[in-house]
Amino acid sequence: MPTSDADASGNLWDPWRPVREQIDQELARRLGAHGYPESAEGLDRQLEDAPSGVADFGYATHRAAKSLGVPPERLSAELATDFPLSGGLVRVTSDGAYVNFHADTSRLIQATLELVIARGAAYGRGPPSTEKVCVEHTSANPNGPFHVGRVRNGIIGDTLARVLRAAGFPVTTEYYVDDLGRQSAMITWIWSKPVDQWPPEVRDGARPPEGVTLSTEKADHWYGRPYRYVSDFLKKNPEAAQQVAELTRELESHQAPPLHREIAEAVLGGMLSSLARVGVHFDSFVWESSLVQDGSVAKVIERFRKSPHAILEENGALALDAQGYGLPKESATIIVTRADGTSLYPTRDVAYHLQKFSRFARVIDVLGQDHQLHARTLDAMLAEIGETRRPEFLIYQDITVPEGGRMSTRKGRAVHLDDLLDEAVERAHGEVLKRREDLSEEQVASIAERVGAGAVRFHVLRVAPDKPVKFRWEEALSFEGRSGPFVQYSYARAGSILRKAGRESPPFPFETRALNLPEETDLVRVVARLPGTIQYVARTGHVHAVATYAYGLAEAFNRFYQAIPVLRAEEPARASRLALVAATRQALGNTLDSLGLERLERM
RNA sequence: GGGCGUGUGGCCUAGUCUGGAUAGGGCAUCGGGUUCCUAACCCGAGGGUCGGGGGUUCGAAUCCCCCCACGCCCGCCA
Repeated sequence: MPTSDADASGNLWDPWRPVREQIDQELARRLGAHGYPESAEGLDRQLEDAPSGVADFGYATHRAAKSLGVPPERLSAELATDFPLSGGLVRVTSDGAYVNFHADTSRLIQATLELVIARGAAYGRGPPSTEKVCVEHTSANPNGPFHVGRVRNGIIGDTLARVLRAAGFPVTTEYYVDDLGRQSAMITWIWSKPVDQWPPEVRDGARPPEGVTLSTEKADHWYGRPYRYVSDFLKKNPEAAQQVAELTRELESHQAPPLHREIAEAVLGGMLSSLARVGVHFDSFVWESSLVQDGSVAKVIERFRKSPHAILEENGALALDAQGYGLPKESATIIVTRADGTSLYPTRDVAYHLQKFSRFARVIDVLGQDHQLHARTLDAMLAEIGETRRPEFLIYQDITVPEGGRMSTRKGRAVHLDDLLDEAVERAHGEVLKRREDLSEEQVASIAERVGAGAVRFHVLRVAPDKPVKFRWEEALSFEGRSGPFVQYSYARAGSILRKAGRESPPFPFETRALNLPEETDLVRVVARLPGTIQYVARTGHVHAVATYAYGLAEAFNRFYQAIPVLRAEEPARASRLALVAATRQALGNTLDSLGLERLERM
């Protein structure tokens, strides 16, 4: 049986794989013998999960039967007859047009528990790869605190990175800090004046509450306060807008006042500390200004200038006729530089991507749906300069407010991540106090922080990225049912059993025969699915499937917990159930890691 | 007007990429469960034209076409 690094054969890191492969090969062999062409490419994809209680896997014969010109029922019967049972199968039946495969449960239990216990924290991981992956996510302008809408990017990106790591890739998460351009110029412009010289409408709008100062407030909130008022003000004041434009030019010719970087770093620091509360971290930061300073943006502009599709606009702006790249007609003219020669975001992004391509084999960008066109523009621009590599885009939909429309600080309809987290933690605090009297205030606070953050992160993560999410306080703060705290609670429960048994680390001796109740075998089957889930998400980017899996695992464990006593059981059931609990706890813990939720030993 | 995405019981959601067996869950509602390992749990009940129409197919929530609704984007913002 496998040891800790037993994935060299590509088989032993996933308990379900040997069975699936056995079915696939034999099915392909038999159908091939009938002359069915599709069998050549393997039938694993067509192997589906049978309805629970019927079998483990099913194969629908209709398609092959039609191709072969025989009735599906007959084909099914023929395929099931004398299907070799060596290895992981115990029974193969023909049910109408379906061939149903029943896994050898005791073998599966044996393989799964051994594998989980032996691999520990590495259970769920796939074979290591050397292909370096960059996941760029969040990259929000440092102009104010995160609202809940923007944090979806970070949570999706961070989870994808965690899953890709688990799948075996060396992953770097990267934040592209936009310290150039008009938005960051606006912040510096306003803060470079003493507050009493601010335009009255900005000063009034941005006035902090009584007693709040930079020393009592996070820097992102403090410096971000005037942002939306400045934005409005500039629309009505051309002279001021002119000053901001001038500052934008200075930034791009590396004449940024020291204050500029100072504020950007302070604001970014505040933003990052909020993200850290929900488990989002970055390995690397690239400041946009560095791409200008090292000349790579200028080089890119030069390449566009020489392009046969370059257009010099009347005012001196450089544009690109990108009609050949399948962009919508209305968007097929891409502006490369402004009239004054300064670059635009898409142009700088080209330089950034060339740089990423030089560092990574795979480049993944997590982008909001408003960047859909930007993604296509970027592809077109890369093609235009003869670059053959492309980033992979993971595009997610917005979090909208119940009244409709997406969250927006500028439009004054946004919920700050910090406020949501504070509320979540406060509620979690109350929940902990309700059920634990034995903990110190410090412990309660620590648990509450993790539970609150877990609820928020899971809430964002549970929905498929391409679905819009309507933000509702009550739902985001749910600690019950399909929620982060439910998964964390299940982990704590499993740990509690082991702690009381005095068996918190291997060995966990067990007898497969002792694990034969439906709640036990169902649980093993779910535990065994973790590696497959990791692979699936790494391949598709469907990060919400980790949340779905986590819930399913927690649910199966709680059913087991409810129905079957562990500590009071007789041997050998007791030891065997302890092994099952240990394996479940490990799988739950590893899943929580991939989700970016904290493991809690008690709650 | 064009592009991208979404539409599944009162609310939220899985399944859609790769068509297959009675469409899985959660919240809410109603009814049960704690001398026992944490009730943030478990069990049961009711509740579904899978936005609408057409098509392909032995078979469609899933693929194709049309329509409707909602969100976002559509050259010198990012």
